[in-house]
Amino acid sequence: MAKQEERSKYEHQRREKLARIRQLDSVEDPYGGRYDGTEAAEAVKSRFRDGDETQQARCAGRIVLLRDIGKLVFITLRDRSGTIQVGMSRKLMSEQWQLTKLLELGDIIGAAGQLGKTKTGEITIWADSLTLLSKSLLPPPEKFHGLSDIDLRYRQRYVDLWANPEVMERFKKRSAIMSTIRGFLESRGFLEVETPMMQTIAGGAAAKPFITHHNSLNMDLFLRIAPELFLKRLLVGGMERVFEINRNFRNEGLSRQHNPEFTMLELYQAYADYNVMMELTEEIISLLVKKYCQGSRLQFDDKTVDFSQPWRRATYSELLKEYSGCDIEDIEAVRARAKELGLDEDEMDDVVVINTVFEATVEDNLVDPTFVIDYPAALCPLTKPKKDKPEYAERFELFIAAMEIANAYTELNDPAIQEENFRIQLRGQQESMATMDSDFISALKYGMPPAGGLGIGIDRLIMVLTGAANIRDVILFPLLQPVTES
RNA sequence: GGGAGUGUAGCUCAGCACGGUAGAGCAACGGCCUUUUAAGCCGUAGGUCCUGGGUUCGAGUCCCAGCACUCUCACCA
Repeated sequence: MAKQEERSKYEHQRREKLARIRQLDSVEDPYGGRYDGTEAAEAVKSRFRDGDETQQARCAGRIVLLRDIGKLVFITLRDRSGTIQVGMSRKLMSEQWQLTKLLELGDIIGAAGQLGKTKTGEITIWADSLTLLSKSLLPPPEKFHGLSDIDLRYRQRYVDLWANPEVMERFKKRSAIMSTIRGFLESRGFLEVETPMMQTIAGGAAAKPFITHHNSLNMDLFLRIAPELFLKRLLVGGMERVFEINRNFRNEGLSRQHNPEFTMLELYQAYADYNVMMELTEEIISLLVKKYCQGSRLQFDDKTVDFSQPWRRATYSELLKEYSGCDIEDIEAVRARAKELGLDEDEMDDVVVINTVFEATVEDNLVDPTFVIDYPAALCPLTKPKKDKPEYAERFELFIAAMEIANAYTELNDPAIQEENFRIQLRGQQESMATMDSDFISALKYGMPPAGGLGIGIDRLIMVLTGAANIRDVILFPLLQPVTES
């Protein structure tokens, strides 16, 4: 297409420049090689001592700004840590001056020389050595506005990351947060494990799975929708505290809060219950807020979220009463409310109507962190029912900024009840998906210790902690439609 | 799937209400410049105005259809 031709014209110009560079005696290979002894740009700037003219520095990175003043060229170099200015003068560069004048935005270079300050006070490497490490053949985005076409940003994240520094910052923060979470759990004796992503039975949640095929075994496999049933097998095996930071795959719609593959922290602690999980959840997220955010009141989209502790704990039925006005025991009132809300409730079971009304009326109001506790047992096939009120289950969900962030249970460890719950669940499903995980039931029969289990939606948590309103802004390569050839 | 919005130069955006043959900044190309900070100055080049129809003497602009993207609703443990 025309756009492709236009682009190739710019590429053509750069290729011609590359050809000229190859002819220079001072350039061995315009795609460079190992380049040792570099320092992070920001580290160089912070060790700089004004007035000391014996300081040397050596950095490598991408040219993001270039100011050519004739016999003097100033370059802003971006590396993993930030930026530093490199100054090049014809006098100092001597035989490498020709190469200097051929540098372009986007090229990756290494530069070394004396560290100093310019008239305006900018810390600068006055280069006496220049190495071209990679010639860039495509023009970079606009240097001030960066790349803002949202589709292009996701498609070409490799450009987005260096053209928009705040994007790099957000993903660095995501890495740091993951590291903190791992450290926290390890300090409490949790073991990090890996369980199958390809499963013969897609269990542990109710979602449509992706299906794939193994050729030599000639069998279909599901990409996991949750690791839950495998992690519980590890409890049976004697791993009393386990966690997995895992990718789940769900074949459902996409939205600001849903990507088909998403990251979940799932953990199990033997001899604990959902109250222990609640304390742990509040502790770990509060630690992250303290460590990675400014203050305890965070802006998210058009909302302000107050993380001050303690967080609210309210039962499912209390919240239903508070926001829908309905008593959970009065099913006629709940059905009437559903009609008012325009929900098609005729075909639904009572508990589904209740939950639909709950989602429609309550969830949007849960902006500050709120533990919703004690769900109707019929919604929770993997959860231990409450001793005094078996129609409710020992489950909580944590909502922050009206998003479901965490989900936890006192795990059901009675194999007979578990098997019965599976049977009830299977009745409502299509034949193709309906498979009893009898091996899991066998595991329970050997005896699973009572335990608390917790799942935290990592992507959504990162969204809240970094103020990103779209899940695609916290996933490096979100799923997109392929570009159509035309 | 429904609704709303967007699509113009490599990038970031004007122009469209009221139709008259395409604009700016950055980037590029050619000059000038030894202290710039989104460097500056002079000059040059760059467009299937998403695609296809229609209305019109004439469409980037109005109408219809399609495509892509964004937001939103629905669906979604």
